[in-house]
Amino acid sequence: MGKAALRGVVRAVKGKSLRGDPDEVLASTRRRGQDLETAILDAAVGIIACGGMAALTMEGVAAAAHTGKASVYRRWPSKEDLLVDAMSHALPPLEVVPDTGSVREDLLALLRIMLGLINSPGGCALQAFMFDNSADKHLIAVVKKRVMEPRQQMFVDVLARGRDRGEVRPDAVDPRTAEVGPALIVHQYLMHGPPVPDAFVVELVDNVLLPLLRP
Amino acid sequence: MGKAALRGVVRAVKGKSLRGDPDEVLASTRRRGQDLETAILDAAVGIIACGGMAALTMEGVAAAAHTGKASVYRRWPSKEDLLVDAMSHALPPLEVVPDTGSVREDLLALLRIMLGLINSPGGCALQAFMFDNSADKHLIAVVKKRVMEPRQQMFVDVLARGRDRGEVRPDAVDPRTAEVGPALIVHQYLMHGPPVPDAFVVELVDNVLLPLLRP
DNA sequence: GGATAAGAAACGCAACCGTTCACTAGAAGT
DNA sequence: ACTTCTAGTGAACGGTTGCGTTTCTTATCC
Repeated sequence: MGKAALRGVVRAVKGKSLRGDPDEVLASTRRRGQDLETAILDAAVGIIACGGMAALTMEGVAAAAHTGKASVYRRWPSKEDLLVDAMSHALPPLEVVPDTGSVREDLLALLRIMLGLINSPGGCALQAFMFDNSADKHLIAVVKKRVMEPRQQMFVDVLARGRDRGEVRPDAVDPRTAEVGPALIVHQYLMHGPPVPDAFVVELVDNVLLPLLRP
Repeated sequence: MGKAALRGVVRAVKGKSLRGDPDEVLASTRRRGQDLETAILDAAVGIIACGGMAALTMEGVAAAAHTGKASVYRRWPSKEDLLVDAMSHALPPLEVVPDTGSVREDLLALLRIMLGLINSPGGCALQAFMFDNSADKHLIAVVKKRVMEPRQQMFVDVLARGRDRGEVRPDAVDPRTAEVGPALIVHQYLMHGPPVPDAFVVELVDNVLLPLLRP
Protein backbone atom coordinates (compact mmCIF):
# COMPACT_ATOMS: atom_id res chain seq x y z
CA MET A 1 0.00 0.00 0.00
CA GLY A 2 2.26 2.73 1.24
CA LYS A 3 4.90 0.32 0.13
CA ALA A 4 3.76 0.29 -3.46
CA ALA A 5 3.55 4.06 -3.55
CA LEU A 6 7.03 4.41 -2.06
CA ARG A 7 8.43 1.96 -4.54
CA GLY A 8 6.79 3.83 -7.36
CA VAL A 9 8.34 7.11 -6.30
CA VAL A 10 11.72 5.49 -5.92
CA ARG A 11 11.48 3.94 -9.35
CA ALA A 12 10.51 7.24 -10.88
CA VAL A 13 13.43 9.04 -9.27
CA LYS A 14 15.90 6.39 -10.20
CA GLY A 15 14.54 6.19 -13.72
CA LYS A 16 15.00 9.89 -14.17
CA SER A 17 18.47 9.81 -12.72
CA LEU A 18 19.63 7.06 -14.97
CA ARG A 19 20.08 9.26 -17.94
CA GLY A 20 19.04 12.36 -19.78
CA ASP A 21 17.43 14.57 -17.15
CA PRO A 22 19.68 17.48 -16.20
CA ASP A 23 17.37 18.50 -13.36
CA GLU A 24 18.52 15.42 -11.48
CA VAL A 25 21.43 16.67 -9.46
CA LEU A 26 22.12 13.76 -7.15
CA ALA A 27 22.17 10.00 -7.69
CA SER A 28 24.21 10.21 -10.82
CA THR A 29 27.12 8.28 -9.34
CA ARG A 30 27.24 4.90 -7.69
CA ARG A 31 28.01 5.54 -4.01
CA ARG A 32 30.41 3.36 -2.02
CA GLY A 33 31.74 2.78 1.48
CA GLN A 34 31.00 5.31 4.21
CA ASP A 35 28.92 7.43 1.89
CA LEU A 36 26.49 4.65 1.16
CA GLU A 37 26.52 3.43 4.73
CA THR A 38 25.34 6.73 6.17
CA ALA A 39 22.73 6.96 3.43
CA ILE A 40 21.34 3.58 4.52
CA LEU A 41 21.37 4.54 8.20
CA ASP A 42 19.68 7.85 7.45
CA ALA A 43 17.04 6.01 5.46
CA ALA A 44 16.42 3.60 8.35
CA VAL A 45 16.10 6.44 10.85
CA GLY A 46 13.78 8.35 8.57
CA ILE A 47 11.57 5.35 8.06
CA ILE A 48 11.28 4.66 11.78
CA ALA A 49 10.59 8.33 12.48
CA CYS A 50 7.83 8.47 9.87
CA GLY A 51 6.11 5.13 10.12
CA GLY A 52 7.30 3.59 13.34
CA MET A 53 9.05 0.33 13.95
CA ALA A 54 6.48 -1.62 11.96
CA ALA A 55 7.50 0.25 8.82
CA LEU A 56 11.15 -0.73 9.17
CA THR A 57 11.73 -3.38 6.51
CA MET A 58 14.99 -4.21 4.81
CA GLU A 59 13.40 -3.72 1.43
CA GLY A 60 11.97 -0.38 2.45
CA VAL A 61 15.34 0.78 3.77
CA ALA A 62 17.09 -0.30 0.59
CA ALA A 63 14.52 1.46 -1.56
CA ALA A 64 14.61 4.66 0.51
CA ALA A 65 18.41 4.67 0.33
CA HIS A 66 18.22 4.12 -3.42
CA THR A 67 20.17 0.91 -3.24
CA GLY A 68 19.56 -2.81 -3.19
CA LYS A 69 19.02 -5.26 -0.37
CA ALA A 70 22.34 -6.93 -1.14
CA SER A 71 24.26 -3.79 -0.24
CA VAL A 72 22.39 -3.60 3.04
CA TYR A 73 22.98 -7.24 3.93
CA ARG A 74 26.64 -6.90 3.00
CA ARG A 75 26.98 -4.52 5.98
CA TRP A 76 24.44 -5.81 8.49
CA PRO A 77 23.66 -9.50 8.83
CA SER A 78 20.09 -8.91 10.01
CA LYS A 79 17.47 -6.26 10.57
CA GLU A 80 18.26 -6.17 14.27
CA ASP A 81 21.91 -5.34 13.61
CA LEU A 82 20.88 -2.55 11.27
CA LEU A 83 18.49 -1.27 13.92
CA VAL A 84 21.26 -1.08 16.52
CA ASP A 85 23.50 0.95 14.26
CA ALA A 86 20.62 3.14 13.13
CA MET A 87 19.82 3.98 16.74
CA SER A 88 23.44 4.82 17.47
CA HIS A 89 23.43 6.91 14.35
CA ALA A 90 20.34 8.76 15.52
CA LEU A 91 21.77 9.50 18.96
CA PRO A 92 23.12 13.03 19.13
CA PRO A 93 26.24 13.81 21.16
CA LEU A 94 25.61 15.00 24.69
CA GLU A 95 25.53 18.79 24.81
CA VAL A 96 27.30 20.69 27.56
CA VAL A 97 25.05 21.67 30.43
CA PRO A 98 24.39 25.43 30.32
CA ASP A 99 25.24 27.68 33.27
CA THR A 100 23.58 31.04 32.76
CA GLY A 101 23.38 32.09 36.39
CA SER A 102 19.61 31.74 36.69
CA VAL A 103 17.48 28.64 37.06
CA ARG A 104 14.92 29.92 34.60
CA GLU A 105 17.46 30.42 31.84
CA ASP A 106 19.24 27.15 32.62
CA LEU A 107 15.97 25.24 32.43
CA LEU A 108 14.92 26.99 29.25
CA ALA A 109 18.24 26.20 27.61
CA LEU A 110 18.19 22.58 28.74
CA LEU A 111 14.60 21.99 27.70
CA ARG A 112 15.25 23.63 24.35
CA ILE A 113 18.12 21.26 23.74
CA MET A 114 15.73 18.43 24.54
CA LEU A 115 13.15 19.98 22.25
CA GLY A 116 15.62 20.05 19.38
CA LEU A 117 16.31 16.40 19.91
CA ILE A 118 12.70 15.30 20.23
CA ASN A 119 11.61 17.26 17.18
CA SER A 120 14.38 15.88 14.97
CA PRO A 121 14.00 12.73 12.85
CA GLY A 122 16.48 10.99 15.13
CA GLY A 123 14.42 11.93 18.17
CA CYS A 124 11.20 10.71 16.58
CA ALA A 125 12.86 7.43 15.66
CA LEU A 126 14.18 7.12 19.18
CA GLN A 127 10.70 7.61 20.63
CA ALA A 128 9.18 5.14 18.23
CA PHE A 129 11.79 2.58 19.12
CA MET A 130 11.78 3.00 22.87
CA PHE A 131 8.02 2.86 23.21
CA ASP A 132 7.63 -0.10 20.86
CA ASN A 133 6.35 -3.06 22.82
CA SER A 134 7.74 -5.61 20.43
CA ALA A 135 11.28 -4.20 20.40
CA ASP A 136 14.21 -5.81 22.15
CA LYS A 137 13.96 -4.99 25.84
CA HIS A 138 17.69 -5.23 26.34
CA LEU A 139 18.49 -2.77 23.60
CA ILE A 140 15.83 -0.42 24.92
CA ALA A 141 17.46 -0.56 28.35
CA VAL A 142 20.82 0.28 26.83
CA VAL A 143 19.42 3.29 25.00
CA LYS A 144 17.67 4.47 28.16
CA LYS A 145 20.91 4.31 30.06
CA ARG A 146 22.88 6.07 27.36
CA VAL A 147 20.31 8.74 26.46
CA MET A 148 17.92 9.30 29.30
CA GLU A 149 20.01 9.03 32.43
CA PRO A 150 22.78 11.51 31.52
CA ARG A 151 20.17 14.06 30.55
CA GLN A 152 18.25 13.55 33.76
CA GLN A 153 21.49 14.16 35.63
CA MET A 154 21.88 17.46 33.79
CA PHE A 155 18.53 18.58 35.18
CA VAL A 156 19.57 17.59 38.68
CA ASP A 157 22.76 19.61 38.24
CA VAL A 158 20.81 22.70 37.18
CA LEU A 159 18.56 22.31 40.21
CA ALA A 160 21.55 21.91 42.52
CA ARG A 161 23.14 25.10 41.22
CA GLY A 162 19.82 26.90 41.71
CA ARG A 163 19.68 25.66 45.29
CA ASP A 164 23.18 27.01 45.93
CA ARG A 165 22.01 30.39 44.68
CA GLY A 166 18.91 30.25 46.86
CA GLU A 167 16.56 30.08 43.88
CA VAL A 168 15.45 26.50 44.43
CA ARG A 169 13.83 24.89 47.48
CA PRO A 170 16.53 22.49 48.80
CA ASP A 171 14.38 19.37 48.95
CA ALA A 172 13.36 19.89 45.33
CA VAL A 173 16.83 18.81 44.26
CA ASP A 174 16.04 15.16 43.59
CA PRO A 175 15.64 12.99 40.49
CA ARG A 176 11.87 12.81 40.79
CA THR A 177 11.45 16.56 40.63
CA ALA A 178 14.14 16.84 37.98
CA GLU A 179 12.23 14.63 35.58
CA VAL A 180 9.06 16.71 35.69
CA GLY A 181 10.20 18.86 32.77
CA PRO A 182 11.27 16.02 30.49
CA ALA A 183 8.20 13.99 31.44
CA LEU A 184 5.85 16.79 30.47
CA ILE A 185 7.62 17.31 27.16
CA VAL A 186 7.41 13.61 26.38
CA HIS A 187 3.77 13.65 27.43
CA GLN A 188 3.05 16.59 25.17
CA TYR A 189 4.82 14.82 22.32
CA LEU A 190 2.85 11.64 22.84
CA MET A 191 -0.48 13.38 23.23
CA HIS A 192 -0.29 15.94 20.47
CA GLY A 193 2.53 14.72 18.27
CA PRO A 194 5.53 16.57 16.88
CA PRO A 195 6.62 19.22 16.68
CA VAL A 196 6.43 20.36 20.30
CA PRO A 197 6.46 24.18 19.97
CA ASP A 198 8.97 26.38 21.71
CA ALA A 199 6.14 28.25 23.42
CA PHE A 200 5.28 25.05 25.24
CA VAL A 201 8.69 25.02 26.89
CA VAL A 202 8.39 28.64 28.00
CA GLU A 203 4.95 28.04 29.46
CA LEU A 204 6.18 24.86 31.10
CA VAL A 205 9.04 26.64 32.84
CA ASP A 206 7.05 29.66 33.97
CA ASN A 207 3.78 27.99 34.95
CA VAL A 208 4.95 24.64 36.28
CA LEU A 209 8.65 24.30 36.98
CA LEU A 210 9.34 27.66 38.65
CA PRO A 211 6.28 27.41 40.95
CA LEU A 212 7.34 23.86 41.76
CA LEU A 213 10.91 24.83 42.58
CA ARG A 214 10.39 28.11 44.41
CA PRO A 215 11.57 28.13 48.03
CA MET B 1 9.26 -17.27 17.98
CA GLY B 2 6.99 -16.18 20.78
CA LYS B 3 4.41 -17.23 18.28
CA ALA B 4 5.55 -20.82 18.16
CA ALA B 5 5.67 -21.00 21.94
CA LEU B 6 2.16 -19.60 22.24
CA ARG B 7 0.86 -22.04 19.69
CA GLY B 8 2.53 -24.86 21.52
CA VAL B 9 0.88 -23.92 24.78
CA VAL B 10 -2.47 -23.59 23.11
CA ARG B 11 -2.12 -26.97 21.48
CA ALA B 12 -1.16 -28.56 24.75
CA VAL B 13 -4.15 -27.07 26.53
CA LYS B 14 -6.57 -28.00 23.81
CA GLY B 15 -5.13 -31.47 23.53
CA LYS B 16 -5.64 -32.02 27.21
CA SER B 17 -9.14 -30.65 27.10
CA LEU B 18 -10.20 -32.88 24.27
CA ARG B 19 -10.63 -35.96 26.35
CA GLY B 20 -9.58 -37.92 29.37
CA ASP B 21 -8.07 -35.38 31.74
CA PRO B 22 -10.41 -34.62 34.64
CA ASP B 23 -8.16 -31.77 35.81
CA GLU B 24 -9.34 -29.76 32.84
CA VAL B 25 -12.20 -27.77 34.26
CA LEU B 26 -13.01 -25.37 31.46
CA ALA B 27 -13.20 -25.79 27.71
CA SER B 28 -15.38 -28.87 27.95
CA THR B 29 -18.33 -27.20 26.27
CA ARG B 30 -18.55 -25.35 23.03
CA ARG B 31 -19.04 -21.68 23.85
CA ARG B 32 -21.48 -19.51 21.92
CA GLY B 33 -22.70 -15.97 21.48
CA GLN B 34 -21.76 -13.39 24.08
CA ASP B 35 -19.65 -15.89 25.99
CA LEU B 36 -17.36 -16.56 23.06
CA GLU B 37 -17.35 -12.94 21.99
CA THR B 38 -15.99 -11.70 25.30
CA ALA B 39 -13.44 -14.51 25.27
CA ILE B 40 -12.18 -13.32 21.90
CA LEU B 41 -12.05 -9.69 23.01
CA ASP B 42 -10.23 -10.65 26.20
CA ALA B 43 -7.74 -12.61 24.14
CA ALA B 44 -7.15 -9.65 21.84
CA VAL B 45 -6.64 -7.27 24.77
CA GLY B 46 -4.28 -9.70 26.45
CA ILE B 47 -2.23 -10.14 23.33
CA ILE B 48 -1.87 -6.40 22.80
CA ALA B 49 -1.01 -5.90 26.45
CA CYS B 50 1.69 -8.57 26.35
CA GLY B 51 3.26 -8.23 22.94
CA GLY B 52 2.10 -4.89 21.60
CA MET B 53 0.21 -4.10 18.47
CA ALA B 54 2.63 -6.05 16.31
CA ALA B 55 1.61 -9.25 18.08
CA LEU B 56 -2.06 -8.76 17.27
CA THR B 57 -2.85 -11.27 14.55
CA MET B 58 -6.19 -12.85 13.80
CA GLU B 59 -4.68 -16.30 14.04
CA GLY B 60 -3.07 -15.47 17.36
CA VAL B 61 -6.33 -14.12 18.75
CA ALA B 62 -8.25 -17.18 17.61
CA ALA B 63 -5.64 -19.48 19.14
CA ALA B 64 -5.53 -17.57 22.43
CA ALA B 65 -9.33 -17.63 22.63
CA HIS B 66 -9.28 -21.36 21.87
CA THR B 67 -11.38 -20.96 18.78
CA GLY B 68 -10.98 -20.74 15.04
CA LYS B 69 -10.48 -17.83 12.71
CA ALA B 70 -13.90 -18.41 11.18
CA SER B 71 -15.64 -17.57 14.45
CA VAL B 72 -13.62 -14.39 14.70
CA TYR B 73 -14.33 -13.32 11.13
CA ARG B 74 -18.02 -14.10 11.59
CA ARG B 75 -18.14 -11.24 14.13
CA TRP B 76 -15.57 -8.77 12.85
CA PRO B 77 -14.95 -8.31 9.13
CA SER B 78 -11.33 -7.29 9.62
CA LYS B 79 -8.57 -6.92 12.17
CA GLU B 80 -9.25 -3.21 12.45
CA ASP B 81 -12.87 -3.80 13.42
CA LEU B 82 -11.80 -6.29 16.05
CA LEU B 83 -9.28 -3.78 17.33
CA VAL B 84 -11.95 -1.11 17.76
CA ASP B 85 -14.17 -3.40 19.79
CA ALA B 86 -11.23 -4.72 21.78
CA MET B 87 -10.29 -1.18 22.76
CA SER B 88 -13.85 -0.39 23.77
CA HIS B 89 -13.83 -3.62 25.73
CA ALA B 90 -10.62 -2.59 27.48
CA LEU B 91 -11.93 0.83 28.38
CA PRO B 92 -13.17 0.95 31.96
CA PRO B 93 -16.21 3.02 32.89
CA LEU B 94 -15.44 6.50 34.16
CA GLU B 95 -15.23 6.48 37.93
CA VAL B 96 -16.87 9.20 39.99
CA VAL B 97 -14.50 11.97 41.00
CA PRO B 98 -13.73 11.71 44.72
CA ASP B 99 -14.41 14.60 47.11
CA THR B 100 -12.69 13.89 50.38
CA GLY B 101 -12.34 17.49 51.55
CA SER B 102 -8.57 17.70 51.08
CA VAL B 103 -6.53 18.11 47.94
CA ARG B 104 -4.01 15.53 49.05
CA GLU B 105 -6.62 12.83 49.53
CA ASP B 106 -8.48 13.79 46.38
CA LEU B 107 -5.28 13.57 44.34
CA LEU B 108 -4.27 10.30 45.94
CA ALA B 109 -7.66 8.78 45.21
CA LEU B 110 -7.69 10.04 41.62
CA LEU B 111 -4.16 8.91 40.88
CA ARG B 112 -4.84 5.52 42.42
CA ILE B 113 -7.80 5.08 40.12
CA MET B 114 -5.48 5.92 37.25
CA LEU B 115 -2.93 3.49 38.62
CA GLY B 116 -5.45 0.68 38.68
CA LEU B 117 -6.25 1.39 35.07
CA ILE B 118 -2.67 1.64 33.87
CA ASN B 119 -1.60 -1.52 35.68
CA SER B 120 -4.46 -3.60 34.28
CA PRO B 121 -4.24 -5.60 31.03
CA GLY B 122 -6.71 -3.19 29.47
CA GLY B 123 -4.53 -0.26 30.46
CA CYS B 124 -1.42 -1.88 29.06
CA ALA B 125 -3.23 -2.60 25.82
CA LEU B 126 -4.46 0.97 25.70
CA GLN B 127 -0.93 2.30 26.10
CA ALA B 128 0.43 -0.06 23.49
CA PHE B 129 -2.26 1.02 21.06
CA MET B 130 -2.11 4.75 21.65
CA PHE B 131 1.65 5.00 21.34
CA ASP B 132 1.86 2.76 18.30
CA ASN B 133 3.08 4.80 15.36
CA SER B 134 1.50 2.56 12.78
CA ALA B 135 -1.95 2.57 14.32
CA ASP B 136 -4.90 4.45 12.91
CA LYS B 137 -4.49 8.11 13.86
CA HIS B 138 -8.22 8.74 13.77
CA LEU B 139 -9.01 5.92 16.16
CA ILE B 140 -6.23 7.06 18.45
CA ALA B 141 -7.74 10.54 18.51
CA VAL B 142 -11.12 9.08 19.42
CA VAL B 143 -9.65 7.09 22.29
CA LYS B 144 -7.78 10.14 23.52
CA LYS B 145 -10.97 12.15 23.56
CA ARG B 146 -12.94 9.44 25.30
CA VAL B 147 -10.31 8.35 27.81
CA MET B 148 -7.80 11.09 28.40
CA GLU B 149 -9.83 14.29 28.31
CA PRO B 150 -12.53 13.35 30.84
CA ARG B 151 -9.85 12.20 33.26
CA GLN B 152 -7.89 15.39 32.79
CA GLN B 153 -11.05 17.32 33.57
CA MET B 154 -11.39 15.38 36.81
CA PHE B 155 -7.96 16.62 37.87
CA VAL B 156 -8.94 20.20 37.04
CA ASP B 157 -12.07 19.78 39.15
CA VAL B 158 -10.06 18.54 42.11
CA LEU B 159 -7.73 21.52 41.75
CA ALA B 160 -10.66 23.93 41.55
CA ARG B 161 -12.18 22.57 44.74
CA GLY B 162 -8.80 22.88 46.42
CA ARG B 163 -8.59 26.50 45.32
CA ASP B 164 -12.03 27.19 46.80
CA ARG B 165 -10.79 25.79 50.11
CA GLY B 166 -7.62 27.89 49.90
CA GLU B 167 -5.38 24.85 49.56
CA VAL B 168 -4.38 25.51 45.97
CA ARG B 169 -2.74 28.54 44.41
CA PRO B 170 -5.45 30.02 42.17
CA ASP B 171 -3.41 30.22 38.98
CA ALA B 172 -2.48 26.55 39.36
CA VAL B 173 -6.02 25.63 38.34
CA ASP B 174 -5.36 25.08 34.66
CA PRO B 175 -5.09 22.05 32.36
CA ARG B 176 -1.32 22.25 32.07
CA THR B 177 -0.80 21.94 35.81
CA ALA B 178 -3.55 19.36 36.09
CA GLU B 179 -1.79 17.00 33.72
CA VAL B 180 1.45 16.93 35.70
CA GLY B 181 0.29 13.97 37.79
CA PRO B 182 -0.93 11.83 34.89
CA ALA B 183 2.10 12.76 32.81
CA LEU B 184 4.50 11.62 35.50
CA ILE B 185 2.66 8.35 35.96
CA VAL B 186 2.74 7.69 32.23
CA HIS B 187 6.40 8.63 32.18
CA GLN B 188 7.15 6.24 35.02
CA TYR B 189 5.24 3.52 33.20
CA LEU B 190 7.12 4.09 29.98
CA MET B 191 10.51 4.33 31.62
CA HIS B 192 10.32 1.48 34.08
CA GLY B 193 7.40 -0.59 32.88
CA PRO B 194 4.44 -1.97 34.77
CA PRO B 195 3.43 -2.22 37.45
CA VAL B 196 3.74 1.32 38.73
CA PRO B 197 3.82 0.87 42.52
CA ASP B 198 1.43 2.61 44.87
CA ALA B 199 4.36 4.16 46.70
CA PHE B 200 5.17 6.07 43.54
CA VAL B 201 1.82 7.82 43.69
CA VAL B 202 2.27 8.81 47.34
CA GLU B 203 5.73 10.19 46.66
CA LEU B 204 4.45 11.97 43.58
CA VAL B 205 1.70 13.72 45.52
CA ASP B 206 3.81 14.69 48.52
CA ASN B 207 7.05 15.63 46.77
CA VAL B 208 5.82 17.10 43.51
CA LEU B 209 2.12 17.92 43.32
CA LEU B 210 1.59 19.50 46.75
CA PRO B 211 4.70 21.72 46.48
CA LEU B 212 3.57 22.68 43.00
CA LEU B 213 0.03 23.56 44.10
CA ARG B 214 0.72 25.26 47.43
CA PRO B 215 -0.35 28.93 47.57
C1' DG C 1 43.25 -3.72 -16.71
C1' DG C 2 41.85 -6.15 -12.79
C1' DA C 3 39.87 -6.34 -8.14
C1' DT C 4 36.05 -4.82 -5.60
C1' DA C 5 31.67 -3.68 -4.51
C1' DA C 6 27.17 -1.42 -6.07
C1' DG C 7 22.75 -2.18 -8.44
C1' DA C 8 18.97 -5.02 -9.86
C1' DA C 9 16.39 -8.98 -10.08
C1' DA C 10 15.16 -13.33 -9.01
C1' DC C 11 14.70 -17.29 -5.52
C1' DG C 12 12.76 -20.22 -1.44
C1' DC C 13 10.78 -19.71 2.88
C1' DA C 14 7.66 -18.31 6.53
C1' DA C 15 3.89 -15.61 8.57
C1' DC C 16 -0.39 -13.76 8.19
C1' DC C 17 -4.75 -12.22 5.91
C1' DG C 18 -9.24 -13.23 4.54
C1' DT C 19 -12.12 -17.01 2.55
C1' DT C 20 -14.22 -21.36 2.18
C1' DC C 21 -15.73 -25.95 3.25
C1' DA C 22 -17.07 -30.03 5.79
C1' DC C 23 -18.17 -31.52 10.21
C1' DT C 24 -20.50 -31.38 14.53
C1' DA C 25 -22.22 -29.66 19.22
C1' DG C 26 -25.79 -27.58 21.17
C1' DA C 27 -30.19 -24.92 21.16
C1' DA C 28 -34.89 -24.55 19.63
C1' DG C 29 -39.14 -26.17 17.94
C1' DT C 30 -42.56 -29.79 17.29
C1' DA D 1 -37.61 -37.72 22.22
C1' DC D 2 -36.75 -36.59 17.60
C1' DT D 3 -35.80 -33.32 14.12
C1' DT D 4 -34.11 -28.94 12.44
C1' DC D 5 -31.34 -25.16 12.37
C1' DT D 6 -27.79 -22.25 14.01
C1' DA D 7 -23.21 -21.54 14.87
C1' DG D 8 -18.52 -23.22 16.68
C1' DT D 9 -14.53 -25.99 15.14
C1' DG D 10 -10.73 -27.30 12.35
C1' DA D 11 -8.50 -27.45 8.27
C1' DA D 12 -7.37 -26.22 4.02
C1' DC D 13 -6.80 -22.50 0.00
C1' DG D 14 -4.65 -18.53 -2.61
C1' DG D 15 -2.59 -14.17 -2.10
C1' DT D 16 0.53 -10.81 -0.11
C1' DT D 17 4.49 -9.25 2.34
C1' DG D 18 8.92 -9.46 4.20
C1' DC D 19 13.36 -12.03 5.26
C1' DG D 20 17.65 -13.56 3.89
C1' DT D 21 20.23 -15.51 -0.19
C1' DT D 22 22.00 -15.83 -4.65
C1' DT D 23 23.32 -14.50 -9.26
C1' DC D 24 24.60 -11.48 -12.81
C1' DT D 25 25.86 -7.11 -14.75
C1' DT D 26 28.39 -2.94 -14.37
C1' DA D 27 30.51 1.20 -12.28
C1' DT D 28 34.34 2.76 -9.63
C1' DC D 29 38.76 2.59 -7.37
C1' DC D 30 43.72 1.46 -7.54
